[in-house]
Amino acid sequence: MLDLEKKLNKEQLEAAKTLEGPVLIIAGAGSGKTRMITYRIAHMLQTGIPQSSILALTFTNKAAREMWERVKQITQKKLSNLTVSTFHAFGVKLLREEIGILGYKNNFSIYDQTDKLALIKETARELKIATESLDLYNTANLFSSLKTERVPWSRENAELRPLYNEYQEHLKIYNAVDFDDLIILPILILEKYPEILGKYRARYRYLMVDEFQDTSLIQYKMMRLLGEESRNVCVVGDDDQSIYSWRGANYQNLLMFEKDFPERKEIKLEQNYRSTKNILAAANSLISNNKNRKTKELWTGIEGGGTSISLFYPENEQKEGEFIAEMIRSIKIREKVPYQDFGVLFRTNSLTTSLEEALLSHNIPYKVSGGTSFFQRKEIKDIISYLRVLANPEDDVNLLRIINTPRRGFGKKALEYLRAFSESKKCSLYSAMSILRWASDSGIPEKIRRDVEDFLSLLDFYREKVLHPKGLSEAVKGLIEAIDYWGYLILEHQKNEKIARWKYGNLVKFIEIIRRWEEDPDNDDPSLFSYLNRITLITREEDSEEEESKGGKVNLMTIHSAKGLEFDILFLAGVEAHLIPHAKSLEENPDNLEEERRLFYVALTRAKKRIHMTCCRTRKGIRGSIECQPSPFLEEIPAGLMELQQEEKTVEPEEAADYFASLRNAVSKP
DNA sequence: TGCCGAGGCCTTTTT
DNA sequence: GGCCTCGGCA
Repeated sequence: MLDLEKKLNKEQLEAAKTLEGPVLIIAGAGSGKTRMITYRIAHMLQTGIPQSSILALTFTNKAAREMWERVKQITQKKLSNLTVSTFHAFGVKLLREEIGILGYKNNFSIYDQTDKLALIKETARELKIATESLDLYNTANLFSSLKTERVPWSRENAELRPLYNEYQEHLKIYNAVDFDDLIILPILILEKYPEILGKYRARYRYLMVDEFQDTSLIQYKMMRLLGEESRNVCVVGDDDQSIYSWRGANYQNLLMFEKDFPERKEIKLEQNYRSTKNILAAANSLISNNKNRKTKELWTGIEGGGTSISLFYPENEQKEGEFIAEMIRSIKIREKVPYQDFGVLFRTNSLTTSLEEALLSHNIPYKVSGGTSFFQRKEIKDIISYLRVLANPEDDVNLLRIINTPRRGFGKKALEYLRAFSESKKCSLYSAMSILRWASDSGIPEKIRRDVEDFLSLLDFYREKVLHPKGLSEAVKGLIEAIDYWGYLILEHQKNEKIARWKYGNLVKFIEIIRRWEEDPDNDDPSLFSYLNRITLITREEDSEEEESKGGKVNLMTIHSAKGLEFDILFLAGVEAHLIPHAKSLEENPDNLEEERRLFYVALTRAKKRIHMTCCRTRKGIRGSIECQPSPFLEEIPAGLMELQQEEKTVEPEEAADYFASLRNAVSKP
């Protein structure tokens, strides 16, 4: 029995009960959005709508997993047919089934940012475009914008056209797709092949899109294609929390939805169940400075004792870290707040290091989400590259990554030779090598042929192992030994064996993760391909089921990745003028000020009880220290709501003694 | 020809 | 701190 009436307020109830026809839900920060969505899905299932007819699209893998789990919890059902995924993961799913029609093979590789940069670079080299004159990073972004039609071809970027075309062609030759393709190609298929479109429309009769304000134009297009026939499309968003416009998300989605689904029902959730009055007043006051927004005013019934927002000016980032660490420790002791209820947020990943150091030296357990994730670490990426090449040999980018890692004699000359050969044959490096391996003509340098032979034999041997069902983790273990990656690590880190050992430890962990995945009873396809699909889309360590239970860990993350989360006690580090609003962002376009303000708004509204902001007087940049100014957004928070914090005095010894005594009692009791 | 150390470059946010 | 490039060495 669901008992919706008891669990939801009037607006939430209406939203959860409106299943037919398009619905637009404007859900303010902390308004119980996730709760509403999960109950809505549960309600759907209860009224007899089959799991397989529901497609819920979210923004992050984490959100998808959480939603899935909460629905499972409410309904107590096995949810094997319910699709809750990100747009990108859904794209992969569709492409694995249908990509053949576009001339790709369904073992295609998915290229992330790193692979993409490598491919552009490689392509540029081939076209003899000087790589120094080319800002690879910007070029990659530009290609993405062009591909998703955010930016038209113009006179300024016309010169990049040959490079772009060649890039695209290479993707195809390598049987690879990039992140944009995961949305673009499904749209292409659905638009071009009505029978496929019909199939998907018939399958997914009910669509839901969470974080609609962060949906990009092409994602919207995909959603519209799937939903415009059934018209059972429910989108949930908050324009004040739109913080991904640089990725092609913008308020136009809302306008388009209103135009495409004129009969929609509109519901606003304005009651905030998360934050105290003070915090909400600060957030409301801040966001009211934005011109472009749907007016709404969040309100809350939660009273908060005293001032719940404080500001502290540490001398430098080191003092900032110490301050935060000490505050966490004393709040934990005095107020018995468990570690997992603390959040430490910041604008850029680069702030992680100093904060991490401070927490580490204070023995405070923490976890970092975002930044360079586990799967992006070099040692892990190297091994994944081997797996990718085993799965899809035509994948040149990954092949180049591993061909001489660890060193096996493929130097510059050898590579040039192979490259020239593959170019003349218009094929991938792997195909070129296969030809060379058996070629009888004697023009081939003997050393190269021998190296090629060894390398290909290695791949052949492990391909068989890796494709063997249920044998993945063992095969990976064998592979790592066979290529003597440990020897390579030692060689690379002669001066610091600790690093080598740490990296090797990561590999052990990696094997363990694969093993767990392989043996998971819920996993009905433990193949190499399905594993690769999975990890390419997982960009954070949201993966491994954390051992949250005992005391937990303090959460460190960027504001962007904190979206959708909440914390009792929130620290906001680096509230400085060049960081938020970020100088780079304003430089790019002064209009970004509003987005930066929304970002700050998102940060403030993550807090339930209290916010401690820090603003360094000086901060070490990449070259030397710089003087910092307080963020201008601080002035948009009414002064009465904020108090200036003095240096936090450390916990008195007797207080700590009390605490430890109480701990001992708690432990010895049961 | 391949390897290795020294020096210069760069980090806004993410699927 | 990591990545790339360059120049000298084996």
